[in-house]
Amino acid sequence: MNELSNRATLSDVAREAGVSMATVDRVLNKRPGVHARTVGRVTDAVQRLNYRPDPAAARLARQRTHRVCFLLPSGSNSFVAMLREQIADNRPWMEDHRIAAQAFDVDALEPQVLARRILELGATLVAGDTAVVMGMDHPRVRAAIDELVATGVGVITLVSDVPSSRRHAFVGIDNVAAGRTAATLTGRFCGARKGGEVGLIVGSMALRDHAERSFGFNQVMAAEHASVRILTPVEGRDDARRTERLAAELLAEHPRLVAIYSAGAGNRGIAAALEDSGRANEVVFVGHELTPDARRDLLSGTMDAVINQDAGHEVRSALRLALSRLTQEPVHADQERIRIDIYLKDNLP
Amino acid sequence: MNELSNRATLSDVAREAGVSMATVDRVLNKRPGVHARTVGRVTDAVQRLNYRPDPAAARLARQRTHRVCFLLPSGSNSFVAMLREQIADNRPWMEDHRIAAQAFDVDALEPQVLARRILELGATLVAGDTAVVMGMDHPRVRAAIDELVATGVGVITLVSDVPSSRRHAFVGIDNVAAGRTAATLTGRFCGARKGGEVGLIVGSMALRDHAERSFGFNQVMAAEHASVRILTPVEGRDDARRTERLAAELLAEHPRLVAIYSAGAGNRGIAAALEDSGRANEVVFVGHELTPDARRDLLSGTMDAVINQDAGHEVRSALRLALSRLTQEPVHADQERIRIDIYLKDNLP
DNA sequence: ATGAAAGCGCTAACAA
DNA sequence: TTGTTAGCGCTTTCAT
Repeated sequence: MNELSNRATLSDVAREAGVSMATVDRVLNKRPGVHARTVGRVTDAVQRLNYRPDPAAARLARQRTHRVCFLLPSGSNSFVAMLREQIADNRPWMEDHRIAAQAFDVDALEPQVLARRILELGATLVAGDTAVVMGMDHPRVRAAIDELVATGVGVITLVSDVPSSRRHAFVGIDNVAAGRTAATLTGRFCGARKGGEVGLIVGSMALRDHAERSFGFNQVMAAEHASVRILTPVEGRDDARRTERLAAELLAEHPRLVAIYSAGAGNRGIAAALEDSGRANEVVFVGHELTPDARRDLLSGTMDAVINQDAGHEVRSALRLALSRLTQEPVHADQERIRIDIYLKDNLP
Repeated sequence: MNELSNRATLSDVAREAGVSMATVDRVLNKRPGVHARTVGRVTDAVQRLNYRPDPAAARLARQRTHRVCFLLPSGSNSFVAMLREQIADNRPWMEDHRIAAQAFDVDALEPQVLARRILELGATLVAGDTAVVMGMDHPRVRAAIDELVATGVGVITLVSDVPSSRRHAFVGIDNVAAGRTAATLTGRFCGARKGGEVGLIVGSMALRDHAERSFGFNQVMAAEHASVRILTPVEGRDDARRTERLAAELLAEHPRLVAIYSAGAGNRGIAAALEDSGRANEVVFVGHELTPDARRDLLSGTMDAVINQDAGHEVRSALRLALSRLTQEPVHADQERIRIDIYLKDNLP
């Protein structure tokens, strides 16, 4: 125990256990080739001295740079673009921590394509590396994830979870709660104008996050704002042209439409339809993800509220989780919980 | 330049500049006693090699543990209690980064007392240490802060800024925007019930954050919800007994009261008065800070929305900023921006 | 199965 | 004013 800080070091543990530093290192990092008896001695010493490895020293001594690969949906979705930007922005931090990130495109709407890409990617990764996957919940995908995990690669699901898999962590929000939040905002913002219909536009009901949001939305609308009728959900495939057409149809067919909730992407299309109809200010419009377009539409009053998950927070969280598997640094659960942000025109960052 | 990572090191810079590592270290850390000509050579070499110090190595070599002292208002305010908890929770992280935090109590409502404590504290700190101050904006306080800064101690204001001072950073939210946000929520939640009055309870108008919130609230109410009349603000001194009495009076005197906005603390008192009056569900109640009480009142429906600043985020942010002054690690502005969180019963963490 | 020893990139004490 | 050098607490060969 050195006298400047009373923190135990590797060599303290080694002395206490009566072995060499190399052996302690082997035990701590679960490297093979140590007698069970020795393992016991070392772990005992660790307990007794309340030893915690110094991450800075470890990082300094570690030679290899670990890889963190993000598998993101291809296409022009602006939220995904924000994730890409955040990955780039965190390069200096990663360099300081001896990890390197790469982002790959996949057609995330095709489960078999995604599953194949996961496995291809996995083949290039070694134990200690991490794959961060954003894609749909499907048996093939689940199987691919489990296969990766078995090889010692870390797997983190992002934004949309694959809960039945053996992934190490999910970084994203509780989408049912997000849908409920959207419902409360929608219902209360409608205020006096109750008694009409509310339109529900999703990307695809096959996407877990969209389905969960719709579910939460329906729950709260039915329970607490029963005077407005929820129309059958329509699928906009996260495409602005398509959502614009769908929104225009909703507006045309329902003169008493009081609100639109968009659980997926393509919100610019909906905003455009709303503006064209001249009813942008009387129809409440709530959607997800604070993209540059959403920002503008919030300020113009076309959108009334945006439910957001912070892309920067998600990327940093995924990186910290990936790192913590290497360094065994404790993760601060509190800090890694992604919040369901609500943005109005007044609290934009 | 070593061949594993192509990142330049201190000794690369030393060679490039034709000086020793110690000299480069002196220049980088702005230590005195280096010829101007030499400084030039070194900074040039740093530029050419695009050198960035390795924070892990620096941290490992640094002997001294730097101090970060929090000066927090005494009393039983639960938000302040949350800050204290977060400081404690981050101890392991701090230890890993060779910094140590202490929290001190001050009577923050007495500017001269606060100013004196700042100076007393400053006397125990040395250059490189940091003081984190939460207190009122007052000339005496400003002067004390400036004096500390002059001695090389870092100063960060927390929650309530002292903008005219030389403090290195402010960690907290834009309170005018927070007040505006509260107004939009209040106004829109009132919905059909317009035409009544809204009560405004603050802790003290002498507190910068409370005054700013009121200001923002008034702005938006007047501009966008002119049909409800804002009553003259009353001061609850952040004390639940007092706010309860004030709220009860508001309710008694204004049968058409449609909402209460509380810009300060003591929200439990207001909730109690609301519940006693039997009008908890018809009067919209918006307040600040997601304390355990606020959580309960949100779930019970007595509170309709809570505007929050994340105590954990604020503490971590203050710590990272304190550290970055030592390590010159770049600060990720994005990550340090404290958000104006909106919580409804549905998106509670 | 275990140990010895050479760094990793900095800081700081001491020399010159 | 500048340089030399011994660590900081780990990881990682290479021996044994």
